[in-house]
Amino acid sequence: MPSRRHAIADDLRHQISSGHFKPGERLPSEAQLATRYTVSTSTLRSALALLQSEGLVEKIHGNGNFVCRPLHKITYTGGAAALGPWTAFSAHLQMTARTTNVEAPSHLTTLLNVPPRSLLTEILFIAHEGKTPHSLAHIYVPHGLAPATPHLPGQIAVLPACHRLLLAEVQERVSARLPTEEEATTLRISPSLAVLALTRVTTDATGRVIEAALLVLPGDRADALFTTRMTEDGNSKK
Amino acid sequence: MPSRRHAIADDLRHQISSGHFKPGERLPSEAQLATRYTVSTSTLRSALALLQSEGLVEKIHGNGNFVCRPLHKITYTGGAAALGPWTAFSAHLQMTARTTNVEAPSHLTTLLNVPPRSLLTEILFIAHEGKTPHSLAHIYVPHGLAPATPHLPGQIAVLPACHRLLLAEVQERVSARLPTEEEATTLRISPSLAVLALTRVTTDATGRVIEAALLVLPGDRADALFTTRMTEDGNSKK
DNA sequence: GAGTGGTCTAGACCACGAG
DNA sequence: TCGTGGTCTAGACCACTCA
Repeated sequence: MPSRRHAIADDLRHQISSGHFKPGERLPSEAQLATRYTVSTSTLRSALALLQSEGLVEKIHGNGNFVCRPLHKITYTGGAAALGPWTAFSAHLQMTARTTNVEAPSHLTTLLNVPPRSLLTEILFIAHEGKTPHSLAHIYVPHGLAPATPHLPGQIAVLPACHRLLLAEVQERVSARLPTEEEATTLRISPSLAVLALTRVTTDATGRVIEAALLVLPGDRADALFTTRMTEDGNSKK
Repeated sequence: MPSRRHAIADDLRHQISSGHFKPGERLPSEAQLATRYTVSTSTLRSALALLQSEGLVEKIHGNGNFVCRPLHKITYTGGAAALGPWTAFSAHLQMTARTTNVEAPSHLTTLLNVPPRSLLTEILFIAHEGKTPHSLAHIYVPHGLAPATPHLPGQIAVLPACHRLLLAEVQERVSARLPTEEEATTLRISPSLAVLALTRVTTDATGRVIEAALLVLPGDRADALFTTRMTEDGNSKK
């Protein structure tokens, strides 16, 4: 038995892909669509939430629901491909950074493998595209390792060149969850839209953690890409 | 102004972490909790959805809401670390596979870089832990490359050894979205719980795509881990 | 101010699980 | 059968955007 919301989502999805609704166009209001499909507004909204999570529809509070322009996704680049210039995003994104010193919160002591209450430098990154924020990153480095280097566009990292030489391993863990209230307001996304939560831990040759990054990417317009290349003998690079 | 749902979620989260509700324990029914917090059941349910997406609460239809036991997450292993024995999950998961031959659907022709309507072998993987399904994978290989090798536990790949030698590149793209109706029913998850959608494309040295895998992991109890190691000269492995 | 989406309510009814 | 969560309704009220 197909649920009402998926039936409506399927119908709207088809109308979008068939060109009946064109990219950038505003959809009829939720009240009108609810009447057309003879459902309540809540049900219709849950159908739109499906399309939003697929990146097909963008919801703008007070204005309307819009068909997304394709290829509008931002991609976080992880793995080896990101290690050359340390570019995590495409360079056209504007980045703002704010640096503070904090005592290690409890959930970070195990991640960074540092004693409780030790000093960390926290850098808060916010990536903008135009006026709208597109991603959020908290980066933590042991106090004293923090550089004064300027941040390049698209770059989500704070390691100076002298430390990159000691890099031994980068671990990136990706999960999906709903945003916290704070994340939803700063990213200006709906609280019911899942985000990609990415935790990146960088370790040097001695096994010491030299950087931890917690990234939050809106699920409707962001994904993460990891590329692995092989050596000629067929073995993976270790 | 904090929303009701987040306030309730914060309170329940605190009661869980403080041990007032213990792992494995059943929470009071949604009706009882709604009365206790003097909210409607819908609002209370949206608060529980937050905790579910964080992996703190497991919802079981017709039975109750339960505090999750910690470290119960399954991890998809990507990147170089997965390439040795091609193990994507820990080996205690049981895997079932079903093989069919299909014409390439339109959304796969660009991914696999094959002409439309060309023949593909499709393998449907379902990973179980005990009786409950935990992940879903569609794997596509050009017709003729499909092996008859048995599938190892935890393994999500169908490449025979002779083809692994030709591996040149693996690209893994991760995004978060709501599940389709079919995915929700086969994974037995709530349709409002976001999933991790993972697309993995394997290319050989000649640039030909030899395998495409579409994985769906429930967002509450799965994440993906990518590990990158460096060479001694400080350069990334390419 | 008019119209939009966002939150929340107080129910009804259905689907599922366990005894 | 009973109690549970899942879906859906028909509203009310608030917050936001734009003319």
